[in-house]
Amino acid sequence: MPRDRVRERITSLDVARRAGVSQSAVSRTFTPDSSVSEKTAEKVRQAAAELSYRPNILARSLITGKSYIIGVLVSYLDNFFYPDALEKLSNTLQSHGYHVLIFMAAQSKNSAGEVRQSDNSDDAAAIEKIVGEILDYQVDGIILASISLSSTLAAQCQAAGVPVILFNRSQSGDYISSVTSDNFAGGIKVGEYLAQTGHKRPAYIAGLATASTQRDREAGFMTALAAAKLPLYWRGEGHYDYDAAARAARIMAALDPLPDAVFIANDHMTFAVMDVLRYECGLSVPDDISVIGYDDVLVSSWPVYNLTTVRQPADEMVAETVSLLLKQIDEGQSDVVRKAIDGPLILRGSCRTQQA
Amino acid sequence: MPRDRVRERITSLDVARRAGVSQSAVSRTFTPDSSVSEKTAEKVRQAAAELSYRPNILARSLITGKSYIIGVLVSYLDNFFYPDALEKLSNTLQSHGYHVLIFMAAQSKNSAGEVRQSDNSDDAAAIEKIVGEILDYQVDGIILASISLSSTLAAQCQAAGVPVILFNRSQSGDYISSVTSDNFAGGIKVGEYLAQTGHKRPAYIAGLATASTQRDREAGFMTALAAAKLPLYWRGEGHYDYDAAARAARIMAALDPLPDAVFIANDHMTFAVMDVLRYECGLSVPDDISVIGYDDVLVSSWPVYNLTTVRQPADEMVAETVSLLLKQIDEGQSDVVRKAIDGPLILRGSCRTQQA
DNA sequence: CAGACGAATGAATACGATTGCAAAGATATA
DNA sequence: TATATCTTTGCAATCGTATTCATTCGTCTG
Repeated sequence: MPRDRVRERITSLDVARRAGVSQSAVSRTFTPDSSVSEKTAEKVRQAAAELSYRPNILARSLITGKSYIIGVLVSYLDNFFYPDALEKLSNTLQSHGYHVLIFMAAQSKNSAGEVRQSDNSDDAAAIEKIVGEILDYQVDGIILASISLSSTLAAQCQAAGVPVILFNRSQSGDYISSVTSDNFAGGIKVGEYLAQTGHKRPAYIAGLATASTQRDREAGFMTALAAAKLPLYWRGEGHYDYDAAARAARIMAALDPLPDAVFIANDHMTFAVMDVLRYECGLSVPDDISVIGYDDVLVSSWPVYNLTTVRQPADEMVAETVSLLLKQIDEGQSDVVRKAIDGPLILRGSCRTQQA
Repeated sequence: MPRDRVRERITSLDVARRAGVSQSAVSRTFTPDSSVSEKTAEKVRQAAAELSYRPNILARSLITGKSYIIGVLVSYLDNFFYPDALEKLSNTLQSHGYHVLIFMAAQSKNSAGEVRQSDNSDDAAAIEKIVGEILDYQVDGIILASISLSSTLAAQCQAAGVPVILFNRSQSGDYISSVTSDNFAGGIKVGEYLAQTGHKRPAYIAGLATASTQRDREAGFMTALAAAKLPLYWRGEGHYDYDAAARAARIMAALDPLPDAVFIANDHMTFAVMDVLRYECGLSVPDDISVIGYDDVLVSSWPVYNLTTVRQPADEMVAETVSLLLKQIDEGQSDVVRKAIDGPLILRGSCRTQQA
């Protein structure tokens, strides 16, 4: 059943004519705190309803300079932390009258399953291109999830008057606000806990080398180990990628003696590690080796993994990100703030709790 | 370091002045297939680069009627199928020059973990409100993921000249295009396979009653069982929700005798069911009971679940959705098409493959 | 009742781009 | 060289709305 009805837009002028008022009156009716009498406003609302008129946000934004669009750039959604964060970000912004224009930094992983490339020059160029596209849409603000920004690009956003906030990543050199969990403190908690529970041969599997989360978690962990006079027994690289983490786990499992504990830089990699340890190597967690992750995504609480992990408080991180962004939008560029929110170590079953 | 630089937009007029040409020339330089000499185009590009000018998409859309924004409404992201689909949708649209404005239909699940309500009047009203917001942004098209649309609302989109496509849901009564997997055929495959592998007491755990995917999968399953003269041994309701599915699984596990197989309407619920069966009831899958799911999300292939399941071919579904939508955008409203893409039954370890 | 003052209204303009139109320039043809 | 044809170019109108400004209306006060 084809319908060739041509798109005939209903404008404020149409409504004005039907209501017998001026176009300005229509505009004012839909603009809060405007000077309209209740009588004309009612007439306008009536006519608008009959024509099912709705103001054109794009036309409005042209003149007000506000689009009520927030650009969100996220690099991947396979780590369950990000869909959850995205959903919360969108909901929170939605409740403030804003909406999310989403951009993916990387093409979906190809079927060959290659390790995620990051931070090479191609990647930086891609980010630059995409941030350009975001700015084209005249967004009121930008949220970058697990992405870093070159200084020149940051300056460009600055110049365009668009506030940028890094979510779950921070950058020391540049003047960009960020919201993260307290990754250093989280790393410390893990190190202290492993020491306290009598582990002797702790291992670590790292995330993406360029990510601040990776660096901070490892630094905290190493600090705590040092304080407990525990040397790091082994270190592997997982690049925040399932397959790469699995490869690291295979190498680790061949060690003799085996580490008695491994801290992995995020839960997503931890799933890979546990899968390899249990199903490829026939090892038991935590009897043969204790495992601790980072994030506390939903799956981590499921009994199949029952993961001891550091929680990233997504709700608070999102709330903080949004409130910070809206503040910067309302007040213009303000001070750079770097918020690190503390998250607890959630004790479950993947880590031995007593001396062996 | 506060920067109070005021947002000073660079317009095509600025570029024109600097390049010593008219504003029209600037516009034409950035409009493909426009009549500009290479010489002036070069001058313009030069000046634009110096000022780091980029055309204002919103202003452009006001006159061209094209925003290059696609509204995507999705109800939840906790089922892993949707983040994956969203990522692919966004990437594909991005490669065609469009971008995704995302809307969440439901607030994030509250901490009480209530069963997802759907299709009550509140919900329909919420959808209506949100579709209104989507239309406010003058989107070029709308994709509804796992969401149904009332006829009046569909008509409203029609009237606004905005093509709508249902993704992973179809609607028989109304004239809306949809792209799904062939859920009926998938259900049949499961039923046939269970019969063929000698299962005698098949059970079914249903998804949301209002979802076409649920109805079609169940109908296919029942058709195959009937053809094999196998009566359905037990039926439960999981509402496409983890906790609800877990409750259903507990009821099922108390049955005596136990079903020897259970088909669950999606993988997300299947995880809950397997968790309950194995970790609460001490049952073994597939030794005590065979389990088959639907979707084949990434986690299903992980060894912890190693799920036999029907694959929804997300790549093809997305490709089809986008090509259909772009076609409708380019050619105006065209015929209603309902595409159902076949997906294979993926045999893994959660279903017994031989006669008991 | 006159005057004053605040609220409500409409006309006109601006936002930043695209595009039809006509004039000008460039190139080709006779 | 004159004429025809095609390409470039700038002017001006336009998209749908917000907002300034001047005007009118209504109400209140002395």
